[in-house]
Amino acid sequence: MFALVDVNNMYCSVERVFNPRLDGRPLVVLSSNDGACIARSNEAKELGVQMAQPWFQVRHLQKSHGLVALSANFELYSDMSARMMAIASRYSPNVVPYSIDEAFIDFSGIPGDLTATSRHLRATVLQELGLPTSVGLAPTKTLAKLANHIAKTCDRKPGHYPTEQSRRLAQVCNTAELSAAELETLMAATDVGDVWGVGRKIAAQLNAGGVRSVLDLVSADVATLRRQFSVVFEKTVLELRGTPCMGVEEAPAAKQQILVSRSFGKAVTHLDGIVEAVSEFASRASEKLRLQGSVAGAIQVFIRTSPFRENERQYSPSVTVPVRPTADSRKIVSAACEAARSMFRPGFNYAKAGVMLVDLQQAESLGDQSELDLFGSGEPEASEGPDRSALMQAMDTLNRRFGRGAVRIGSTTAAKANDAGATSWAVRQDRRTPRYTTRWNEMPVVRG
DNA sequence: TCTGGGGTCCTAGGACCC
DNA sequence: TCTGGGGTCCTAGGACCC
Repeated sequence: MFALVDVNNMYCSVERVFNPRLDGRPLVVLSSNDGACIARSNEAKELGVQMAQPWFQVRHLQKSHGLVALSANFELYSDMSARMMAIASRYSPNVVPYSIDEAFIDFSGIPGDLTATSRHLRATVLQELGLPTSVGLAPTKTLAKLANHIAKTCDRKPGHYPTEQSRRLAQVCNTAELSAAELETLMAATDVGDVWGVGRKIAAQLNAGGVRSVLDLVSADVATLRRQFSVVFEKTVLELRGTPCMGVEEAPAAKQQILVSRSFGKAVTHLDGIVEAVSEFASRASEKLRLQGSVAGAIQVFIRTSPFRENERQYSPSVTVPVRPTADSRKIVSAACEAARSMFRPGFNYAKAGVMLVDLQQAESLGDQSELDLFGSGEPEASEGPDRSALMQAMDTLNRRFGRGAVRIGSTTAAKANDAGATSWAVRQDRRTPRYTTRWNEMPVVRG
């Protein structure tokens, strides 16, 4: 038996914990550069604000409807997420975080009434963190996701499903407690597009074939669906029918690729700005790489203009540079900058860049080869300076203690922040709230 | 003026080999 | 004038998730 627990409107709910005056008001949280809405309170959804909708399209609602917008405060959200996962772990030894705001809980072997347990979990998260959650329980992950969707919908739109069920299933929905007929009623009233694994493209094709509700989908022929779509989608349908196709997946696997990319606050036209940004992204990516104990075998760099500026010339090259497996910021940064220089062409308004580390392997599986550069004796850095991994460790420790960017590779931006315009590409975040739980000097203060 | 930043997995097709 | 078939590996691209 799986439970899927997730925080309702996570980013908005977190902001409200620290500023209760936001309760009841339409609220959105914006992506970097305050570009698009990535979280919406129920009130904002009522106003018609869509997921990922550009902020400039809805900003007029500030005046007319009191819409409030905040810049994303990921440091705060991550910390609150970790606290939520810790609480969930009190209820089962096997909790697998799925995203920042949700986790699968494996309840196999856990005795007692699991619906009651889930309500208790929900109450605990609400009391200790102030965050509202929903829980879906079912024998497969896809059904647990569906149950979670139903629990949330029953809570938010009481008229959507039959009244009696709406009351009973709001906040916590356990498919094991539903009769077959009841489950069919709910599936018939749920859009096929709300299923986990059905995106816009597949939903459109299903609709065109007359498959509109979840009930339509589970009644369709699996072999045909597999042929029309893929084995991935076949699993989705089987799971909806109650056949488990997705395992528990303990220990979250190390990432297979690490990407750091960002849209620029302002268009960048000069090579200097591009190199600074790429250097910064490569540096961040290297930190993430070391955090999971991996080394990278190749570095992929891309730069691109804005596809939204249709009347401007477009250019979006990408270059992959193979390297001897390494986690050294200096090597990764210099390879990434080299790639950026080779791609750069003047005359374009660049809007975004990114650095992806691929061909990742666990460092220990390579022995000392990567750290010592056994085959790189010809390179000057192989035989000089302090031990590389010790240096990187020291850098990571200082950055953790004193805040990101305290110690940097020479070529990254802040090192030359004095140059006029050096940070023209930096993100804009005009509306970010304090990082209440992770920075001493931003801690909330209570005055008597 | 202003359009997110991460990730996963699968498939198709080309290169290459025998 | 003639031009196989099957296997593997790699990459790019497309679907999905939050």
